[in-house]
Amino acid sequence: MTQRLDTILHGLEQADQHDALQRAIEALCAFYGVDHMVYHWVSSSGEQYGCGTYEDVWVERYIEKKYLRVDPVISGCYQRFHPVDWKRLDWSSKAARAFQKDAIEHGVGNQGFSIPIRGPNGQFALFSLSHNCTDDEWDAFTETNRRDLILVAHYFNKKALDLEPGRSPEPSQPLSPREIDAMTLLAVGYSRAQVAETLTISEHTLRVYIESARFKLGALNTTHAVARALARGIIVV
Amino acid sequence: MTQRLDTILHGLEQADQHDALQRAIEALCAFYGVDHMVYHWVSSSGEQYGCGTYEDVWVERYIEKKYLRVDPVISGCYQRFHPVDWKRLDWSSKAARAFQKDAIEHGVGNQGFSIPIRGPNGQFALFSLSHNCTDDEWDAFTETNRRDLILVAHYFNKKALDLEPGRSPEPSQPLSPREIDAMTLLAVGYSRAQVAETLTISEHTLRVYIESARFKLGALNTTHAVARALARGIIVV
DNA sequence: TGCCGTCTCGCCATTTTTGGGGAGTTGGAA
DNA sequence: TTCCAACTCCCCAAAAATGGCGAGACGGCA
Repeated sequence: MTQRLDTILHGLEQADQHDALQRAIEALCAFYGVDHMVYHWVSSSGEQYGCGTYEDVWVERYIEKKYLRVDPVISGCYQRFHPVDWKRLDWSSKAARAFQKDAIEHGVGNQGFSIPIRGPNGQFALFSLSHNCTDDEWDAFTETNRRDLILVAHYFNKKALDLEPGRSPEPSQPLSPREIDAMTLLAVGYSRAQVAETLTISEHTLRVYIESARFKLGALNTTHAVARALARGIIVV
Repeated sequence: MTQRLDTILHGLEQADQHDALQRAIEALCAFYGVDHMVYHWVSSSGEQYGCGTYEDVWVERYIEKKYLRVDPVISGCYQRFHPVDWKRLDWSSKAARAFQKDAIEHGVGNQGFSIPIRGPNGQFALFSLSHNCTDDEWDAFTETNRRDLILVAHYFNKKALDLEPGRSPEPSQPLSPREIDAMTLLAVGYSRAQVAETLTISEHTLRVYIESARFKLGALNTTHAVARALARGIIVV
């Protein structure tokens, strides 16, 4: 068993096209004998990527109906770190139940298990499995394979990120220590006056730092600069 | 081998105190025969947690000297999703080399391997290994154990989060769609006027959103709100 | 020695943001 | 039905941020 998984993961590591990810996910599906597996990025902005075994009709419907904002799997996973069984999510809202009904009608199983994955720049992805079976069977399956699945999910994410050129952060001029101080304090809510006082420099000097940081970060205003510094990991809050 | 690892991971799952994490990391260290292992959260603000086998002197020195801002392991891992060998990081700056020298003098090995881990609310943690050996030996070791180590790192993070009451109960009220729109556009550098125009609402209405978002996020001003929304993964840029 | 980047300071005018009020609609939940 | 959250709009005045001008000191690097 494990040997076979290793083979699939190895194949994944060698993948040089998105195509290979699709093949790998199909292989995994067959290997574990589950109805569906899906890997996809979750992002409010345009850039999207996903592969999996859901029917195209369902995928399109999901996008068209903006189910991203309804799907309890999304909202549930966004707030947690570890994998979760769909049974344990909050399906109480009317919209969620309507979504669930629609999903099952489009071939999604009654059982599910999702692994949230987080990367740099707030990147968030999901690796989900879905199947039709009883609660007990599903619990046994997820319990048995949880570790492997976590690994699989992470390998998928790594590969998907590697294959996507636009995702890697663009290098920017490094900020000077003072500039970092300024950005950091601004990010935690200090006003310019407070930052200047904290750093025991004049407010004008502070302005120079903020402006040069803004320039280096290619930012349009202070908020933008702080957002970029955060996103690029230049500052940590 | 694997059986033994399972035992350690199982012990980790049962852990109900930070103490157990410390014991687990020491056990892992002995199991793999590496000099040091460390798990710690990365955050410039107050909340800190870490456990590991570095000498206390070094840990204190690290904090005191604010090496967090210099350490290439931190900045390097922040930008990437997958584990990284310390050799592949950028040690070119003078500050980085001084840091490295200091680290080695305090018992840190010449080789290292770090696994970045990300959780909800922008949580970021590192699981690092350090050892004294040749490049070839280290490469062989990391290649062999990479998968296990990824798992170990994630189990550590899960447990550390579970044990920390102050970490998860930060369930800030979810933002409404419009509030998210506003925060997102502000984060990409739009001025209020531009955001209002983009959303085709009056600037005043926009203000209402920004203010309520600020309230929900417990932020002191717009920049702070955007920073928090980013850090918590509520918005993605 | 000259150049460059970092750190430090000041003033004025304009634009932008914020804080304080109040008010109406809609649609879903209790 | 009643209530609440979300969405929409308006005015005024104060506070904060930005743009543009200039200037000196320090330390590293070529």
